[in-house]
Amino acid sequence: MRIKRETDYAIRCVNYLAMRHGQIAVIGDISKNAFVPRKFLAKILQKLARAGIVTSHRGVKGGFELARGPSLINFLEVIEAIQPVEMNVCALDDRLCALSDTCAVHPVWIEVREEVRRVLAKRNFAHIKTAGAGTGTG
Amino acid sequence: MRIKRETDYAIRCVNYLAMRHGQIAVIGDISKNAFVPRKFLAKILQKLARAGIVTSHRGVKGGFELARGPSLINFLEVIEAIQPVEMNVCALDDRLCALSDTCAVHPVWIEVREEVRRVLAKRNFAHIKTAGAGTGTG
DNA sequence: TCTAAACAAGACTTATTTAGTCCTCTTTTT
DNA sequence: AAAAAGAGGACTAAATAAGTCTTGTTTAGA
Ligand code: SF4
Ligand code: SF4
Repeated sequence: MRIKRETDYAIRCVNYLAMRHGQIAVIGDISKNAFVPRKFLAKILQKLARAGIVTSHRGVKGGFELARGPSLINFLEVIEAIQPVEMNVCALDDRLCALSDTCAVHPVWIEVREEVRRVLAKRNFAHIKTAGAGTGTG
Repeated sequence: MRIKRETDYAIRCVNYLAMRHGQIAVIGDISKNAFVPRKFLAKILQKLARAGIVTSHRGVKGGFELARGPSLINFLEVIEAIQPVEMNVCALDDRLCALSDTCAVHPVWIEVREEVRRVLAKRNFAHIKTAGAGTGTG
């Protein structure tokens, strides 16, 4: 049970943008400082933009910036911009398991998923102490 | 972020054995009632046995039974008998990410992982309401 | 003591997912 | 117009998950 590499990248990226809140950063800059492969990062930023977490600016002088203050962006949002928090398939969507109608375990997974989502929603990007990998200063 | 299919099988299997606590069940029986492919289930039961969750009996009249009462077996144990609860690689083991020494996000994952493990440890097999898939009566 | 019913264990195979790259197009400033 | 950005889809390779196959060991009982 693990987040994807891509999701780790997304969080490091948002964390970096949180540090430089107010400034526009270009992909190459984010890539270097957050240690994320450039081309892959471009894709990730598109997802974050569609999710309303970052704002993109096209053309010369373009780049990305956080759409809101760091304290208003939590881990759950960023994670779910990249991948669903499923825990078990049936907890995301009943219809993904044919047994869900009668399964005795199913309701437990629904509860567990909600609790885990709450755990993730509790952490925001103002909570993170700066300095170190993913912040561009280490 | 999802448990493996194998882990879902393990939980259904333990749940079935919990229903028939006190009796020895043979692989074919568990397979039919918990809807788990027979050969694959054999592997899963080996892992559960090594983890001390079930007891195996070899030879004619052999089979499997729960090693303890259903209320003494929780979700976390069963899951971790099959796969680690990582959340993020670095939360399981620092050394798996070269950045962990300086990473500002790393401590957050450590906390999150512990909280998630606590969520899973809260559920035991006496909590599950019988009847339905994974119980052999549906 | 022989046989059949059970589990043990590891090698193997296939399908799916993850982690990325590549190429072409659009937008925007100068 | 040219150059500097991002958008988006097609594609590839590596890793992991899901499951089978084969062979061996243990045990009850005829
Ligand atoms: S818990 Fe029950 S419903 Fe959910 S996936 Fe497993 S079998 Fe299907
Ligand atoms: S959070 Fe930091 S330490 Fe953990 S995996 Fe991501 S980069 Fe590595």
